[in-house]
Amino acid sequence: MASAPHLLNALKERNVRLTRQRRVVLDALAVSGNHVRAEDLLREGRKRDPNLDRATVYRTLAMLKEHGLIDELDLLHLDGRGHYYEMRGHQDHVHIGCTECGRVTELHSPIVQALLDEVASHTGFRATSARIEVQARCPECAGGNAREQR
Amino acid sequence: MASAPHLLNALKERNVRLTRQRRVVLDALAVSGNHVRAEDLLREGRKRDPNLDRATVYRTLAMLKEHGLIDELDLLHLDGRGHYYEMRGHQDHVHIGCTECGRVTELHSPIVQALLDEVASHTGFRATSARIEVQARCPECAGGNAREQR
DNA sequence: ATACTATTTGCGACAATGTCGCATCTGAGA
DNA sequence: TCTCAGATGCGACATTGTCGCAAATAGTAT
Ligand SMILES: [Zn+2]
Ligand SMILES: [Zn+2]
Ligand SMILES: [Zn+2]
Ligand SMILES: [Zn+2]
Repeated sequence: MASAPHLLNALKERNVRLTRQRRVVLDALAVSGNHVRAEDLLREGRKRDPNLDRATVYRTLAMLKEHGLIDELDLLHLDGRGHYYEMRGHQDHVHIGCTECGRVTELHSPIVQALLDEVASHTGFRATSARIEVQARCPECAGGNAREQR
Repeated sequence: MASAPHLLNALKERNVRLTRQRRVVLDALAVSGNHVRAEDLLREGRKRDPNLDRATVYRTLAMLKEHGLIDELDLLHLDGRGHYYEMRGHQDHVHIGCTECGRVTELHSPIVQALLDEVASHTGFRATSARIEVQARCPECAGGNAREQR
């Protein structure tokens, strides 16, 4: 439990009401890895509160997103039409998805910040977050023609 | 009409069958500005072919995307849950959406290419396209309210 | 021009994902 | 403990996208 102390504290500071259900969703977020779908969170959360409702999960995700505490991705819809969520870390990173095998890799790079600076200086928009999703072929799929499974 | 000669030629070169419906969708794409939703294309396309079907539009979009001729965006879902399409130009660019007024701006920058190079050298993934969507507050919306950033 | 055939289309039924109104419930401060 | 603004559960709904299959058709060959 309390597996997401950072988020819990952030919500307290912002005077967001801490309901049992919200704690459950936060726990589910912490337990699941990155790139979780809403339905996964619902299933995971119901292990702790079997009455947890689909709408509550969506409403909680929307709230967390508004507060900038999670990011929403769709990983280029390489697999289905849903969206994915992950807790926001210290800095934005790049998501790279292979169009053939579906593998997703992350890359942290200072160039991301450089890009945001460029955005600010050229357009005057002050960025609050960035989503960078690169479509690619991974070394395995590009090299041999070995078919991987997903 | 032939309002999208570039796409038409690309399809011919690839021996993709040029049906009446596909021409209609291409025309609709050319007539509509950037950031068009599938349903917009359906409505626009039906002006030319009233029997144009929803499934055909989606199938055509999927085909164009597979050939790398269009990009799919969701503009951070600042407005609804749908996705947007635009013809691919010579190089990828950055989409910047204001979280308050919803205005979307584009930015072309050499840093995008630098980022893709970084991806290649660090991960070995060979990028075929990049989607960069920045969430921000535009100068007008930021002006009135100097509030916390993050 | 006509015939041929692999592809594509329209259609309808369906699945997945997300949203909303409203009655009820509850977290958190007093 | 009391109180009530705000959160939840529920169900009904909307949107967005998908699929199988019979019928139509683009491109090619004759
Ligand atoms: Zn990630
Ligand atoms: Zn999306
Ligand atoms: Zn791969
Ligand atoms: Zn704005």
